[in-house]
Amino acid sequence: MIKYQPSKVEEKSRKKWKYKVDLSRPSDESQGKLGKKFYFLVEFTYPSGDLHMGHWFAFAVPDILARLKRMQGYTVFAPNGFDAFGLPAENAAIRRGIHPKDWTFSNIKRMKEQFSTMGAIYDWEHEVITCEPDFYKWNQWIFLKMYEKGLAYRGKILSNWCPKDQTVLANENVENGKCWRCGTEVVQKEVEQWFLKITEYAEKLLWKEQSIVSGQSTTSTTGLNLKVSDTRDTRTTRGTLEVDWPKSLKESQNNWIGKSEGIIIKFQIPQLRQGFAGRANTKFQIEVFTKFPETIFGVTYMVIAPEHPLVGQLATAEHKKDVEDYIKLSKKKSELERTSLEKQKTGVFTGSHVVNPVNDEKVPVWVADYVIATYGTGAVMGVPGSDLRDFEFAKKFDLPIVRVIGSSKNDQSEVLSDKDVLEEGWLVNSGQFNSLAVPEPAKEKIMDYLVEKGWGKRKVNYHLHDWSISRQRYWGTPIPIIYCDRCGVVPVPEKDLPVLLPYDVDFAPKGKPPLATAEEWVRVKCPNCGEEARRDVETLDTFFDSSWYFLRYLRHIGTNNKKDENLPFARDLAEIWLPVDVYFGGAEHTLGHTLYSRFFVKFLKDIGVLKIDEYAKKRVHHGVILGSDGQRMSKSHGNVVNPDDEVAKYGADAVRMYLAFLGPYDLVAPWDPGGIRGVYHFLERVWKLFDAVAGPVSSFHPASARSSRKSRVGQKDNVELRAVGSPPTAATRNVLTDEDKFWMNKTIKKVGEDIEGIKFNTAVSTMMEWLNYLSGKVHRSSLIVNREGSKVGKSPMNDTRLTIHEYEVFLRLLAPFAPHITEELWEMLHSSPSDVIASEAKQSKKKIATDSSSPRNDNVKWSIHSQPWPEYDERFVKAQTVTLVVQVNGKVRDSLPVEAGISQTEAEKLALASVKVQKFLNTKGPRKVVFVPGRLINLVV
RNA sequence: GGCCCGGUGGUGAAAUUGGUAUACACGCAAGACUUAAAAUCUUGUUGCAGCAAUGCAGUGUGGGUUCGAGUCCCACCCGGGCCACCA
Repeated sequence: MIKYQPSKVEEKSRKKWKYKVDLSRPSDESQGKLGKKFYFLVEFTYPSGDLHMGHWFAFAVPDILARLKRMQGYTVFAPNGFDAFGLPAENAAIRRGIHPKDWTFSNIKRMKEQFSTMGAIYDWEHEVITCEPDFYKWNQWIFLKMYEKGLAYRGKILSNWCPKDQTVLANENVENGKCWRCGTEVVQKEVEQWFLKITEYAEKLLWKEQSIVSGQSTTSTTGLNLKVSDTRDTRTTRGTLEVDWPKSLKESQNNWIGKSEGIIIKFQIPQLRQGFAGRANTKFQIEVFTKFPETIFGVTYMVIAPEHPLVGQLATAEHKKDVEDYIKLSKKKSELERTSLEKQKTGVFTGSHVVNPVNDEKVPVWVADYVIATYGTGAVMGVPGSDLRDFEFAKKFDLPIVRVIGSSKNDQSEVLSDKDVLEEGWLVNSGQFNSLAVPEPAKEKIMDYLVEKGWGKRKVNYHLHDWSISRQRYWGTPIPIIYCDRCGVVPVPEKDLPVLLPYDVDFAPKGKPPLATAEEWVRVKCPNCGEEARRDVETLDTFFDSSWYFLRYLRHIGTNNKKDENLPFARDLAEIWLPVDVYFGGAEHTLGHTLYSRFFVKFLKDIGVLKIDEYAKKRVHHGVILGSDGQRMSKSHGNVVNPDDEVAKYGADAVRMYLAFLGPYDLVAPWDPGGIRGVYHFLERVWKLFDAVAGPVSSFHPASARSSRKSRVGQKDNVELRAVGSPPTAATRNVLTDEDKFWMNKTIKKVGEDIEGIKFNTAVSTMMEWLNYLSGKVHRSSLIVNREGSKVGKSPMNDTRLTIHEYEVFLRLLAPFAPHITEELWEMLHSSPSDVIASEAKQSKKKIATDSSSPRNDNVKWSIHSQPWPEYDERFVKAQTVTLVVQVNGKVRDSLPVEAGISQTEAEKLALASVKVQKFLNTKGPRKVVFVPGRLINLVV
């Protein structure tokens, strides 16, 4: 047999594969009947130019699960596409003078070629490329639906602005005060733009407490139940979907949504009221939001944000200049300075006072930039006696401090240091509420009181902001809005969609959106009145595209079977295929993409086009592959490992397997050049083991195989396998020992369970263990052993004890991990020698000719990937003999080989008979015996 | 400051969820084959003591629960991630 040559094997195997999914009818190929669906989704990628190791990790490893599911008889739909709009294309264009469209499509072409070397089952027949009009038409459609429902609105607000990219950024796109794309410091700028009212869905997006508790983290070790029901039964009877998303994600999203229940309290401003005596007084009050109304008697000052609308009026003549200077200064500060600089509090007094409604005390109003204009009401009450931050501020500016929460009911001690600040205890100095316990019942009592008096109203506040979606850039979906002098804001009628993105545009950033320079495109007749009007010149945030792309994969049954479309997706297909069964992606999308897409799905449900609440049953996060130096792979670090190079050296199978093997899938781990050699070595050994198989291909010596070991079990005890390519011949039967069966069955069980539990690393090591066992027994049998038991040389004959049956099962288990090599070995096992690579390259022409002409059903027979996943026999999963550990007082003193079903009395007898154990026992014998059947016996003295 | 993960050999990591700690792999060492090297195969590899059998210690630290703890509880130390003047 010739050497294992991955490149040769892989090229050949890949040519054989043709996996097509008929979306209209999930079928069980091997059974030829209506089957179960499995919608397998991986976050589509940005077409950045070349596939890097991260892409392999994200796409090639999950393919193991997809392939397992397929072998299990599911119709697996694994679509792929490109998140093709976005800034890098535009930046590359500006730098190199290539049009973003051309740049993007040439990258897509290149990446698809690279994708094909992965040996994954991704389906390109349903490909989604977001920059194609066919896709973004529906972006515009969804936008208009949201506009119609009042969820898309135009607003002017202080926003995150990236000076380099010349565009606004959503909160989620600001990382540490810097732009997520280019790292430039983000500044605050007032810009009018489009928002989506995601806040209206805040409550619905919140994960319920229960689902967090029951949710599993990605690394969870328990077997995740991926045994997905058939196409209809995807929801529980109550109509809510059981979702298995990482706990960390649910918690982060809930934190980000940041629900807090509190109260808005009104503080009157007497001096303003005096000045405008005749008017209604609602204007002359400041509202604050607080979660801690029980501390209201301790309010000694108030702080408003520099952007608060009443700042101008509150600043008295005496303080006007101070206040104006302060506001100017804080506006100049970038987001970074405002948040990451030392938390040294700054602020100025406005000269005005407000009145605390509960005790009529006048407290001073300050302006300080630690108060966020966009959260709550942009004003807070200062309670330095029971809030650390307020205490710090009061200390710095010498404001009075009153104790309202004491460590006892008559605690009147002064609050002198931060240690004296209490958040729980008993109310003191709080009028009729003294002596109430804090938080409860004090909080509820005071809230009721404030509401009853009309001074406050209960309020649920969310940290979540509305989502800013306009980008002042070119390479994105044009916003389908027209501005008419007569009619105002006019949505583009549905029949006029898509609003095409013009090709010829000056997209160099000049402080205004590039589309504004396409004069001809901008000028348009108003669809209402026919007058001259102008198009919106902004484009949609690309997160808009990715919020629903997974629905777009379900637009048609196949490329040659397109339907008339009146929705972004085909409704009947959505009903069959949704929800997604497993969704792989990066943890970095916890607060952006996955939250947005949940929002979209809930919206689409509300307008009646979708029936699901959550779009993915299970979400799995992947980790990050670092360079061998432990740093992020980057050109500047010089530590980039190019997957193409590794594939050339070791083959795609080895790269896939190493990525699966190096650790838990959500691990952040470096690429170890030695590590891939380890799995390559494993594959070589699998390849070589072919020669040791007793079967029609290699030299087979039934006499030696049979006589070498007596099988105590009859024919029927052999593991039954469904539809193996060729049935075990008489010669290969009966040669499996109990030990052989134990290894085979436990490996089948463990590998299947581990893949479903996203524990690819231990699945691989289990395969390795079985291989070690198999090659160990082959090795032993090929050695001539002399009378003293020492090895004196190799047998001249290739005398083996590896059955074709075992090898077949082995290959099928390995197939999802290493699809190419197993395909070739499978073929070698089941075809005449002349068809096989091992017999030189003659085969190729003839084989390919047959491939292209053979109908699809023929694939089933000759591809290992159409084979059923092996089943295991529970009887052989446990070993017949086990090692019984004998402990004395919990310390291991001996271990004995015993029958698995040994009784306690029997075990006790054996344990007491052990010399090693006796040393640790006194004459009286054990006081107590703990017996764990099949595992251990502990003698307590 | 808040929330969430982790801490096990020289390294990446396993550990049937309370039952032999270090599977599997890398690395290293020795041996076989070879004129030699590479490749391959075999053996060893937690630490300490010992020729060995074996003994003792051992999963960040200190306590606790238990016949028995890497696993559960309490306190602390260290590392990582996300959010963050959130009222």
